[in-house]
Amino acid sequence: MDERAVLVEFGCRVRELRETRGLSQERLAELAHLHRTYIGSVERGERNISLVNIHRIARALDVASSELLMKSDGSKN
Amino acid sequence: MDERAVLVEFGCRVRELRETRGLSQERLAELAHLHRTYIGSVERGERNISLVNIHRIARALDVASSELLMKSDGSKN
DNA sequence: ATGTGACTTGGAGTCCGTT
DNA sequence: AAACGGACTCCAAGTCACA
Repeated sequence: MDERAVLVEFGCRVRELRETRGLSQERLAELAHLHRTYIGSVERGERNISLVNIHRIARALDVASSELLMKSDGSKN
Repeated sequence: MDERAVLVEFGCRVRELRETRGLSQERLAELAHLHRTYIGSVERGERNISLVNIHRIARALDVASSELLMKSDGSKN
């Protein structure tokens, strides 16, 4: 299933941005008003996250939500 | 609820891109492997769409999924 | 060709833990 | 601090009939 790769890609991007900000999953969860264990599973690409939660995490990381869907290097898709 | 505005914004963006391509909701649904009425409700901002479906629609419209989260004018968020 | 209300069900999302 | 599991609630997914 190629679909799962999208989720893994997204999760990696979140983790990357979170770590560069020196935040724990717990702290990010608070900021995004989401659960601690949920953030973890999202970063591992186990969850098919919905749009409002994408937006919440983006807000917590202080980036545009569109930026969470870009790969690290900014290449296509 | 400010959260719903995100969904409306997203739906408008999809509709915009679909219409500039001269596609019907029905045709877009086929291309994205989704249901006709589902596409409709997404465009109206009634659905909190998840990441894999965002990706499917993006593929069908031949754009990067990150582009579906940008406003028409390309401004912040 | 699209809007809409209603419906079932699988999974999103939470909460309790242990490792 | 993070991964992971079980049990739970509730909402997104997906479909339909009809306007």
